[in-house]
Formats: sequence, C-alpha cells, structure tokens
Amino acid sequence: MATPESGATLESVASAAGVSRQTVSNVLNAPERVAPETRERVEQAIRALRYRPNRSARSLRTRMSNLLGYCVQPAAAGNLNPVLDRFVHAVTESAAEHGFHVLLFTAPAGSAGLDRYAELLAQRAVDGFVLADTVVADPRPGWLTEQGVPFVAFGRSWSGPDRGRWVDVDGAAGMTEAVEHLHALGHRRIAFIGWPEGSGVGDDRVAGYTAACLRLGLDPRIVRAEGGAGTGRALAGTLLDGPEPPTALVCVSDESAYGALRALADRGLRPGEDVAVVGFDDTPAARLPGVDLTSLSQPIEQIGREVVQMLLGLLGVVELPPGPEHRLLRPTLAVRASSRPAGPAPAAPTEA
Amino acid sequence: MATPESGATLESVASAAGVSRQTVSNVLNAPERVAPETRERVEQAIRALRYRPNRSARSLRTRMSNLLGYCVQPAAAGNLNPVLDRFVHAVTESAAEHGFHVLLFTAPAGSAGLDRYAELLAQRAVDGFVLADTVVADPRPGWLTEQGVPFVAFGRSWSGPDRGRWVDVDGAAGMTEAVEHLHALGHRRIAFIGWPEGSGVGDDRVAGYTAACLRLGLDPRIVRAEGGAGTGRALAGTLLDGPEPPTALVCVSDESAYGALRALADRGLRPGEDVAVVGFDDTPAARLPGVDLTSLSQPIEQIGREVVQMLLGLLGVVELPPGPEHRLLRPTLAVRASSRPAGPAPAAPTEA
DNA sequence: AACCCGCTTTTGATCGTTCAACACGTCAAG
DNA sequence: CTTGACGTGTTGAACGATCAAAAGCGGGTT
Repeated sequence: MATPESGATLESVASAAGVSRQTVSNVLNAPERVAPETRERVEQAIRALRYRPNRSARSLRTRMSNLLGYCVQPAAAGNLNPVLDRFVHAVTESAAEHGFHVLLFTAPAGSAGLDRYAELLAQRAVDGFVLADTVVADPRPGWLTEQGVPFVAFGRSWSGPDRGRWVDVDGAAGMTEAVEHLHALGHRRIAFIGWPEGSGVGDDRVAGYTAACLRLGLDPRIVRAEGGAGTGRALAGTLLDGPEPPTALVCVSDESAYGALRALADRGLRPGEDVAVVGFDDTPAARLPGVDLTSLSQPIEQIGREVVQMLLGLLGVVELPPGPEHRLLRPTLAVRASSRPAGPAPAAPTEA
Repeated sequence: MATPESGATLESVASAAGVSRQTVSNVLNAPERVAPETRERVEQAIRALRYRPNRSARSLRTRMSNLLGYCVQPAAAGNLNPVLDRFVHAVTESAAEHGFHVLLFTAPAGSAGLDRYAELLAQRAVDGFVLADTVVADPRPGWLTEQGVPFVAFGRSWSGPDRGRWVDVDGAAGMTEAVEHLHALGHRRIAFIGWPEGSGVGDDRVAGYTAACLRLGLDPRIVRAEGGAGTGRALAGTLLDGPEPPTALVCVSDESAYGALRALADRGLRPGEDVAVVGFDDTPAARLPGVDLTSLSQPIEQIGREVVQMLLGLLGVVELPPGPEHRLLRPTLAVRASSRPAGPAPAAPTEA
C-alpha cells in the first residue's frame, strides 16, 4: 500500500473508488459529467494510488500521441547562435501546458529527409510537426500540406507559394529600425554587409535596409558575399578603405558584424565612436565586455509559444487563433556600445 | 489502392500476404522464426502497404515506449556554450539507430522538478532518462536510483556517493594538457583564473592545473571569483598589474578567457605573444577572427553516443558495455593564436 | 399505470500489437 | 511404435484506455 510501484490503472482506481472504469475516465476527461460527490471520491482514489493514465493506451484508442515532432539539425560547426536552446525550450514549455511533449528526431536535409517524417506519421508517433531551419525551396511545407499533416514552421517558405502556417521574425522591420537608430545618431553614410542574393533571410533583411535608406533619403550601399566573420571582415575592410567610407555598418548577422568589428580594430578605428556597427541575432557573444555589439534580438521564446499555439489549434486541442495563417514578429534592437559614443558608461549593462 | 492513407495494420498486411497476424509480427521482431519463403511474401506485403507498426499499440503491449526522456533547461541568458545543440543531436541520432527517440520535457531545478520525472514514469511515457546539467547535490541521480529507473548522466555527481552511471569530460586532464602545452612553449609563470570552490566542475579543472604545475615544478597561482567574462577581465587585470605578472593564463571557461583577452587588450598586450591565454569549452566564438582563443574542446558527440549506449544497455536493448559504470573522456586542446606566437600564420585555420 | 425526460453511471466493443499456448507435420532417439 | 523435440504457423487473451450505446433512476406528464 505504501509503495504504489507505478502500477495503478483505471480499473484499479475504479474498484478502489467503487465505481466503473468509465466513470474514472470521465472524471479525467469530462468532469462535468460526473456528480460532484462521486468525482470527489474518485479523485481521492486517484491521489491515493498516484494514478496517471497510461499514455500508450490512451494514444492507441484516441489516435493521438500528444507528441509534436521536431527535427534537430546537426549544429553547424561555427554556429554562434544557440537558437535550439531557447526555441526548443519555449516550445517544450508551451506544449507541456496542454499535455503535449516534444519528440526529437533527426533527418537528412532536403527531400531525402521526408522519409523520416513519413515514418513517424505511419507509426502514429506524432500528431504534427514543428519545423525550424526552413530554407529556400524547403520541400517539407509542401509535402506536409499535401499529406494533410498538421505543422507550423518557424520561418516562412521563401520560395513558391506559402504552404501552411508559419511564424517568423520580421527581419526587414528590424533592419529598418537599425537604420533609423543610426540615422538618429547622425550617421548619413550607412552601408550594408550582406549575403549573396537568394538566401531568403538575407534578402528580407537587406530589403528593410534599402527601404529605410530610401525613406530617409540615404544612398543604399550594399556589399555581399558568402560566409561568416571572415567574410564580414573582408567586406568591411574594402568599404572602410574605399572612397567615402561609411560611418556605420549594418550587418546581416552577428557573425558578419564580428568580422566588421575586427576590420575596425585592424585599422585602429573605435566601434561606436569612429564607426558604428549593428548586427542581427543578438548572439550571446554580443554582450561580452569589449565586444558590446548592438544587435537585433529575435523574440525566440514568443515565436516558440505562437508556433505551439497555432499547431495545437490545428490539432483541435485549443481554439485556433482567429488571426491570419502567418505571424511576423518584430525583433527588438539591443543598443550597446558599438553604435553609441562611449560617453560616461551608463551603468554597465554588459553582464548580469 | 494507390493511396495507402497510412492505414495499414498487422491484420491488413497479414491478409494481404495470406498469413496470420502473428506471423507478420514475427517477420518484424523475430525473422529467424519465419520460413524464408513466407518471410519474403510478408515483406512484400509490408512494402506494398507501406506498413509501419503502430507505436502506441506496441508500447501498450510491450510496456516499452522506446522513448528516452531529456529535460531541457532554460538557456541561461549569457550562455556562450551551445552544448545542448550538439549533445542533444548526438543523443537523438544514436538513439535512432535502435528505434528510440528523445522526448523533451521541462522541469524546475532541484527536487521540485522530480515530480515531472515521476509523472512521465507513471504515464509510462519514457523508458529511461538522459540527464544533463548535473549540479552539485543534484537530487536526481539518487532519486532515480531509488526508484529503480534506468538513467545515464552527462556529468558525474559531484557530491555524495556516485549513484548510477555517467559519462563526463576529464576536466583535470584537459587542464593538465593546457599547462603542459604552455610549459612546452617556454612559459614558467602560468596562473589560473577560476570559480570559487565548491562548483564541482571548477574544482576538477583547477585540480588538473595544480597537479600539472607541481609535476613541472611550477608555482601554482590561482585566483577565483564568481561570474563570467566580466569577472575574468577583473581577475586577469589584477594578475597582470601585480608583481611578477604571469606570462600565461589558464581559464576555467571560455567566458573567463574572453574576459582575460579583454584585460590584455586594455593594457595593450598581445595574446599569444606577450601573454598566452587558454580557455575551456571551445565555444564557437573562440574561432572568430581576432579572437583565436586556444581552448579545450569537449567531445560532446562522443559523450552523447556513449550515454545512449549505456542507457540502452541498461534497458536491455543492446549489450551493456562491459566497462565500468563511469566513463571519463579527455577533451582535446584546440591550439590557436592566443597561445602561439603569431609567426607566419600557418594556413588560416580560423574559418572553414 | 405507462411513458418520457434528463442526469448519472455502467457495459460491451474496440484501438493494434505482442505474449502464451497450442496445433501440425516431420524427424531422430529410445 | 512410441516419445519427445523441433520448425512453422495459428489462435485466444491480454495490455489500458476511450467510444458508443444502453441501463438505472428519480420525477413529472399524460
């Protein structure tokens, strides 16, 4: 009696409470159908036996696993951006509020990986998918839509028709805000360090930059190349060494921005004072002392919550939010020393 | 017929192949019991119908969910170390090789979170747990051992008796290697920047440093304080400004090391030439151009694989590796410019 | 008295799989 | 010729929950 040993079933709870299986089930799934007095008795028995419904049995009958599939990609070697940590945590937490859990799996990129999705579906191991790391021409949204599988993506489909629901960061709006911020600080020659065209995310960000420049009457100046920090350093270098060097650099990512900061250091220029630098992603390294990079911070946690909300809506677990099928969330600009004259150091915000 | 609609069951496969349920089941779970000819016929039917066994039904009967529980902690705000990304990926991939998946959940830290573990067990949602982020006086290993629940931890239990199996990084060995590396470069005044005593991980690392110093006939010199990069900067500063300043700094983490690098920059000292710096964790930022921090790289992927191997061993899925209950894996030293005179730049290893 | 109604509870069937036991033919040992 | 073992395949009974439908039961209507 003292050790329930994890062996309680509906049946055992029922007999302990002197009712039938179904009544116990109703106490859990439709309490309003049970007379208050009976309910109380059953709940006592449940507590006494530490009963929890067996998930497999429930899944078998209801044809719902209460699991959301999430594919973990191998972390790119030099990736500074620990999105998985934050996004997955937010998703997991939101899902838990409705009795759902996250099931991780791996799959090769591209359409070769669709098999894994198909397998999980055939096994009825998951009720739907959370997609992340969506890329240009990602085959998953289209395929899942065809199959009628519920899913929500973090990141829009960058090519072809928009299949399915997604939540994404408004990179363009973020970059616009960055340009406005720099403009307000007095900068007039603001250049953009970006990726080659066709990357979706990169195009979105540069579009916001361009739009802001045009609206403020500035000349857009864009340099692009494949790569990370090394590339950013090189691109920034050519800009700084060229004619009419920019006084501010807006970078498509924090990685490029670190390269740009390095290019400044190479030339003895002080970030924030001689040349301002802004990045995108607000990676943890941005707030290291001596880096203090101004950057656009993505509302990852909120995205996770909204993705889950949408997905559970599709599954009929919660009411589907009435809004549109897509949500664009604005990043927020974390202003640090790299875009601000040093001044009397406003109460060291570098570390908590 | 053309669209299997994900509705195939054992029964339907059986009738398609002209055999009974159980024979189909045997083809999947004990092929040697089925005559080759029959097997072939069944396998054809399985392929034709795209049949996959329903996981819930199988779990219900076998009392195995084929899921490993993993608790995701909220990522600390300034955490530079995307271990989760890599570790979880490795775990997921290894588990998949044996038909297992990873189930994520969240739980409050400390013994308050044990409820979540208990709940998953009572629901029979998982077969065992992978623990990470183990801390000093972590209640989980003891509790899980008491309950007889299979689990393997990434990280030893730092206090009390060693309950259960674990795999960990040999921080002491890593630090010893760092000191030897610096000694070989000619450094004789090597100081250690660490955390306050009692952190487990930190104590392990400082022990390796001290041991190496004594063996090499060097004076151990240890400074400690709570915190990250800001702290590292301050501690390094006092060392550099003091009498007999060290020529090399071994840091308990990359974060401290970034602080130390900053302290060097504050004083116009060049890393690798004037003062060497070594960190621990090999965080992505370590290989940024202009950072080039020498650091100890943890074999995260291998740890993930070994953890899964052990856990599946405990579950009886694979043969339990005969070795001891614990495994200590050596980190490897990634030598970069911060502990090497600049020289003629040996084929830019900063970025792939 | 017969009927119906709404509320509560119970009963049988079912989800898809594996376990345990057994049926059947064959073949070697006693 | 019996016996037991083996190889192959079948059948009934679980696993623990939910669904659908029916049953018990006071009370009011006709």
